Amino acid sequence: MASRIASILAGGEPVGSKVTIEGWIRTRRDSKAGLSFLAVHDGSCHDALQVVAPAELANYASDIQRITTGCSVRCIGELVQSQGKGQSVELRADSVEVVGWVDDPDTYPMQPKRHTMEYLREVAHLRVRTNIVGAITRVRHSLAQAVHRFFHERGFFWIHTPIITASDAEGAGQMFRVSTLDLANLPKTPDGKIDWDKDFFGKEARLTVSGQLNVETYCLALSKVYTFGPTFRAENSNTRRHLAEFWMIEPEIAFADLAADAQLAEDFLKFIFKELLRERADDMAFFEKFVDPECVKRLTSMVETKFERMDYSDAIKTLQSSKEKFEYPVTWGIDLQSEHERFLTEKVVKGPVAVINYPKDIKAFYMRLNADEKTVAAMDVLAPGIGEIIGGSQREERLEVLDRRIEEMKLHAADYWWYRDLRRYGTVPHAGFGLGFERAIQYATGVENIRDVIPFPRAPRQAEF
RNA sequence: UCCGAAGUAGCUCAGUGGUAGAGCAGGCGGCUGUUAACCGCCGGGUCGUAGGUUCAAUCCCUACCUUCGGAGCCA
Repeated sequence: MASRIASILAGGEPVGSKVTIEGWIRTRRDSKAGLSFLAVHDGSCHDALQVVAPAELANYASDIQRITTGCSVRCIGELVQSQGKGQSVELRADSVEVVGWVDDPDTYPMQPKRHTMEYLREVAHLRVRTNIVGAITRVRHSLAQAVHRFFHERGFFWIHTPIITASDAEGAGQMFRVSTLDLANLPKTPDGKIDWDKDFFGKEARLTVSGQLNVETYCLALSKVYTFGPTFRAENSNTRRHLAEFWMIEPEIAFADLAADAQLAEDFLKFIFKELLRERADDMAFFEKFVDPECVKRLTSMVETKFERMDYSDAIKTLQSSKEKFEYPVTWGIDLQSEHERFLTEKVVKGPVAVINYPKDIKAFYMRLNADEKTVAAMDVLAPGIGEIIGGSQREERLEVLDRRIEEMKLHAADYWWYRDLRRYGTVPHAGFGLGFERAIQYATGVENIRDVIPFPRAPRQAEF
């Protein structure tokens, strides 16, 4: 059985022991002193292991000296103290077997040099062999595990809300259609419309844009629940912050108000980033050095700083009385622009802040109406360096108020019959929030384009891999 | 979708109205317990696509495609 390079570099194998490693070549350097140095990575950690291959090996000239970046190898040998600088231990090889050659080294897309992220995106099947995408991938995993650990340890249940939805009541944005109908020969009703009754589900179906409405049903039985899964938006968004397919985390808690929701959001962010700093110090050091010098400081600060709370109305007053010149003017009733959010969290609070109680007209129908009848119990958690990172709310649990809001927003109560049922049968105050997983990864690593923090990005005109 | 920028060797880029260069990568050789090493030599490009202007276009013009950045939408 091969050892993981992570375990070897962490001191899990004593010097002098015989080990086998399996991985891919980063670089080969020959020395005429009669040996070659192979930097081998297996993805288990950020660093590669240096393998020293002496010229006495039987296949030295035939194989080892022909090794290029990207070849896969199996190396067996003794773990020894390194004679050179840059690594503490290295593998003195008794055998180096090339498991897979690189066909044409001249055109192998990955080279031992710095590539642009744009270029790497064009070779998404190979880009994970680079330092940076490997690091992103391990960070992504570590954060995902921390998310589940946070909720599990606090008694939350993970609910697998559906990917396909036929309710068309989720509200947020353009949705992808799901259909098995023959596009070239659509069945029609007598009045010439598409006969959706002939489609797979007997009605129009789409990919979900949020698991929230579904997860609320489970919340009102299991008390503490969350979703963590893929979400889809068919918006023609071409930005470094949007994907057509992304992962979202949406906890929902029963017998809870907005204050409890904000506290949950604070505890949650602190937990996952603390765990990340602990588990992936190697990769975070890499991001700090090559991608974003502030990233570790930013996370450390968030973990240690108490989040403030600020009423939306106070936030507006603060913005209005500031001397800052904003591109968008500030009046009560507007949705805060990115520049406003950054100002509040970076200049006013100088730390994370939960802005609460937004005007009802700029928020969704399901958010709970406050006593002033003008605002709803919504919150946005803002953080320095990014602005909004979490959005959430207390949900409207009073049926008559919910119905009024549905009507005001020109929605159809009938579309929400099962959602309304929750308010008819044993309703309780409850609250939740949503976090875009990829945006959390961007925040943690400083990677600028969201397409680089998901293995295979889906965006307008982009679904090659 | 709107605004702006860019597409020249495998990669990163420079460059000129008279069909092009560098660094890295690759091949060969030299050198070294090396650290995306270093030194020398060599191969490699219908300059995004399609039209147009011109004696002549990679360079100027138009359209399109693609990518990037910003905006909107939002997570």
